[in-house]
Formats: sequence, C-alpha cells, structure tokens
Amino acid sequence: MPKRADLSDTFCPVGRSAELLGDRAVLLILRDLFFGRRRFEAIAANTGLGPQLVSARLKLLEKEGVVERHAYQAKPLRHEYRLTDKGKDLFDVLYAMRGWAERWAYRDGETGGGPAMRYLHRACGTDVGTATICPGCGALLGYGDLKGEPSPALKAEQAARAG
Amino acid sequence: MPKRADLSDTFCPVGRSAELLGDRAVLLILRDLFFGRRRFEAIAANTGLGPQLVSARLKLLEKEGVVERHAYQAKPLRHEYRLTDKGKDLFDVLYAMRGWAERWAYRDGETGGGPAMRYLHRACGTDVGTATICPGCGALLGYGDLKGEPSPALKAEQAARAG
DNA sequence: GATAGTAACTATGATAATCATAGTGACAAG
DNA sequence: CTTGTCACTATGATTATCATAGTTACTATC
Repeated sequence: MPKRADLSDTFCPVGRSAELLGDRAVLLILRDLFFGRRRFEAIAANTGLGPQLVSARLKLLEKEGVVERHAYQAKPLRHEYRLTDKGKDLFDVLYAMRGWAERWAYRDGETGGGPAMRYLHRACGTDVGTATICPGCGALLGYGDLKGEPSPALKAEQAARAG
Repeated sequence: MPKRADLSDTFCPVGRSAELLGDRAVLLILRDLFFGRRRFEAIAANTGLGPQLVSARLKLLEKEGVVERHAYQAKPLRHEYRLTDKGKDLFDVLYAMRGWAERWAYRDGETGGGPAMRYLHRACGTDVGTATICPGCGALLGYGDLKGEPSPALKAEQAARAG
C-alpha cells in the first residue's frame, strides 16, 4: 500500500473508528485480547499473523490508548498486553461483528447446528444467541456480563493453531 | 500487501467478519451507503477513495451479498448500489463504531460540545446519544428507527468533499 | 558447562495492494 | 460539435504484508 489517506481528523465518527478498526490484524488482535490471550506469542500463533505485524499493531494500539503493556516477570523481562477501558469499550463492536457473522456468514450445517461461539449471560445463565439484550432477563449485555464458549469445531481449530 | 491470509473458513465469527470489515475502504463505503449515498461518484467523492478502489470494493460487497447493483436509468446505462438485508444488518457494527468514536476519539471541544453525529429515535423523538436502547422510551434501536443528523462541522466537511 | 528451549521481538527480500493521475465509452445539452 | 456527466478502466510509483530467519536474554536439561 501507499501512504494511506489519514482519517484521524475527519469529523465523521465512523471514519475515525475505521482508521483503527479498518484493519484485519487489529481486529484479530483485539479479538484475542478480549478472549484473554495477552502474550505476544499466543496472539501471533492464534491469529496466524507474523511477529512483525503483531508487533507493529500492538504498538499502534498502545499509542491509541487501547492496550497497555504490562511486565509480568522481571528476570528475563517479559511483557503482556491488556485492554484499557477505552479498549474494553470496543466490545460492542466486536460483539456486533460476531452477531452478524453468526447470522449470515456460515453455510447451513457448517457449525453443526448451533452458533460457532455461544454466549451465556453470567447473571441468569441464559444463552443470549446474538442479542444485545438478554432474552431471559432483559438486561443490557456488555463485556463482563457474558461468558463465551467456543463450539467444538472452533475449539479444535484454536488447539490446532496453538500446537 | 502480499496475498493476505484467508479467514473465510475460520470457525471464528469475528474472523469471518474481519475478512470483510477489516478494511478501511469497505467500512467507509458502507458508511456512505447507510447514509443514503448510492452513486459511484458520490461515494468516491465523499470517501476520498480512488475510483479503482471503490470499484473493487463494490464488486466485493456485491459478491458477498451485502450490496446489490441496481440500474436507475437505461439511456446511458447507469447503476447505483443498495444494501441488501444482509448489508442492512451490518448497521449494528457501524453504529457501535460510531458510539465508540463519539465517546473516545475526539479531543475536548473539538465537535463544539455535542456529538459529531446526532441520532434521534424516530418513534419518540429522543436524542439517543450513543445508546442501543432508547433512553426515552426503552425501545431497542436498529437501522430505520434512527434519524441521523450530522453536526455543523461534519456537514461542512461533507459539503467541501462533494464540491 | 555446553546444548536446547522459551518469549518477545527485529531484519530481510519478494509480492501485491493502494494511491494519484489520466483516459475511455456512452450519451445529453448547449 | 464541443463540453459535460457518470461509471468506470489503465498505468506506474510507492509501501504494507508475508514468510522465513536471526537476535537477545535468560532458564532448564544433559
């Protein structure tokens, strides 16, 4: 790519988000962070992205205040990456993307019947499907309210990438 | 870029969405389509993307079943692009992106006080802010329920690009 | 105490996507 | 019959991405 046009000073809010989120690598890294993968190598392995790209994007996300680098051991200095509040607030975007894909992006029977990823409302145990409001108790759903459970097929895929 | 890794057969729903949505041009074009811009030239002018990119992405979106090409005149054959149901269902994603940006992506006072883009609930007239449930009447908000109104600054920017 | 990991990166070169700019085809209007 | 509009396609320079290999700083094993 050439020097891509800069959208960081548009007044359009979607344009501003697109500057950061309109990038496959950023989206995949955020997904992994929301999933609890905080280590560089774990993210690189699961996303399938090269270390150079992961490095560049984590630096960008850090600069944007979406993730924080955190040392988790000192002897050989090692860092992990954590979502900030600004980062956690991106959950709605990723959750909407997941909902759309569950509804439209799978051929019949491909997942073996259910969704590729099931979400349960922690408070009441209801399977929320792709809803943003719990069908069981009516509560508005956000990051932390939900417990994700990958389908067997997805779990197998992740295990294969980690090995 | 090299031949980018293919995510269309991951079982991860975010990965599948990212295959399409992890692209600045796609996001900007979708934004314009949701905004009612259906003509090639209007989209190219407003997004600032070159005609080649717009052409390529519209073809991709059509292939994915997100937009439909529709002839609006026959003499000189002219087409416009419309969102399909699958495309309209992406509203939640774009709306979540907009909400995040309104909350985090503007420096103080940059928009002149309010949000860069105001959304009113058609049914009750309430300004919904960045909520997904109407603060006035409690209804769940989707595409078609909302009326967007760009701020003066955003309106001026769009007019400048169209000129 | 030399070899083999482990984790988090950086370096290198080939490939391909993006941008800017210009051009095309079909018609309408002046 | 020249100019204008709309929806594109063509071309060449630039640069991001991928694949692969290498680096640094330790720890654990033989």
